[in-house]
Amino acid sequence: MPKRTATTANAILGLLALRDEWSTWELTQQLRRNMRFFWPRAESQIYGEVKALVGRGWARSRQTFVGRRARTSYTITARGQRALTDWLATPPKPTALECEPLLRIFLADFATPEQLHVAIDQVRADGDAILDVGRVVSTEYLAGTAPFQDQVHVRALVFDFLSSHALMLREWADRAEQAIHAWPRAAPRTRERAAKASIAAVRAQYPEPHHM
Amino acid sequence: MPKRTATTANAILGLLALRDEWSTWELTQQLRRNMRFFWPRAESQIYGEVKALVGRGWARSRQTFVGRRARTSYTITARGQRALTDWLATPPKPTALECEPLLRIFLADFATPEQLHVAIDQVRADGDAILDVGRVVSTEYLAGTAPFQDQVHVRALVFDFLSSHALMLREWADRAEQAIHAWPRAAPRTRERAAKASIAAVRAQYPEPHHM
DNA sequence: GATTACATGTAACATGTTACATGATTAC
DNA sequence: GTAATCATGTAACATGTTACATGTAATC
Repeated sequence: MPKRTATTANAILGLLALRDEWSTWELTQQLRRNMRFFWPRAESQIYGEVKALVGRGWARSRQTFVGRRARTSYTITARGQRALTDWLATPPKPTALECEPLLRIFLADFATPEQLHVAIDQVRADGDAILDVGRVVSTEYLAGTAPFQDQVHVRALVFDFLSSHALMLREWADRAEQAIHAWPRAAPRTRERAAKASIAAVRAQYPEPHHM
Repeated sequence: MPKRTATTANAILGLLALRDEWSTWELTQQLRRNMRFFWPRAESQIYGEVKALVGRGWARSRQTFVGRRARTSYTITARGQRALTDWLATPPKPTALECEPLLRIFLADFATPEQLHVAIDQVRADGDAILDVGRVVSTEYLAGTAPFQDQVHVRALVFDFLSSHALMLREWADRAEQAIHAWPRAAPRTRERAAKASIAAVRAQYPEPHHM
């Protein structure tokens, strides 16, 4: 009996549980709109995963045709429902952040100022990409016209999380831009003093350490 | 000529460039201390990657012995230096966040309140894990005793980023906990009103949309 | 009618993790 | 001297991405 925790499969299972029938394309759209920012996966992967769900008896597929071309739609089964709730009873994986631009900042000594600027700009763009979707989605929910309006209490939490993340990215990008701008003009001692002041200021925001 | 962008290899290359010689164990320690939170990889992967670097001529290895047991240490080559600067000239990948606990919140309708609590707690723990390391590292840099003290201007930016991320996780966890606590006691209408108020409040913090 | 964007996949490949094995060192 | 932890890997496996192929609908 293998361990089976593959999160992406369960993510799709969760979508299937929200509605009667989904075509694969609808699934990819939903992932693109909602889940992309906290569970990003290539759209081509969906096609494979959802077929595997059928293989395990967690979903049923149905063929329709658009012209001569087949379209497959999926529905969750009772066993799929059970698999979903079983998974929700397992402990969640830790949150993981992957920030290649920050890795480049980390290696700033080997990069040009221009390259550092590009890296910081990418972080800002990453924040903006989230905000762009957030503007559309929040407007729909506030107007009461969103596709899953009955989920608004849940989606508000997700919106809060992603917006906070995005704003943090943008604010950091602004601060980093400023700091790096000052580097070439400053003597090493000055630069170090400024860096230590920044560390101390950030550190002052830390809460008391939790014991245990 | 293959595309070759494998970021993890370049991350290691960057470490090798910072110092003369590293044993594999020292590399894993460095990754654990510094890079884990923005470029997380299994430690076992390091052993493979660094051997591949040697295979491409980007690093040299040297064997020493500890008792009867071999230890391998690595040094960057001139070609490795060039590979590193070439990589730094390529465009950075976007930032990616993977938050399984948030996926579980997204599927709140199928979970128990207890399960939601566990998910939120995981997010708080993820923030705390960063802060725990941040306390140690910031203290060392402020005292001037950190292993790479001359990098303090760079590390201050990384510290700022990760601390902001961690604080955001903790603050969101507190808000989410509160919101979910109120769910069972509230009528659906009340719940929806509260959710919309939350969305509006978050939305009010958005900056003006960037055009283009 | 040609071009572009939408839609539906597959195959080959790259990357990454888990489980395991085992020697050395430290704590008791 | 024994257990726990540190250190050094390997092999098997799981997951995920890129590149491609091709049909359909919308646009001009």
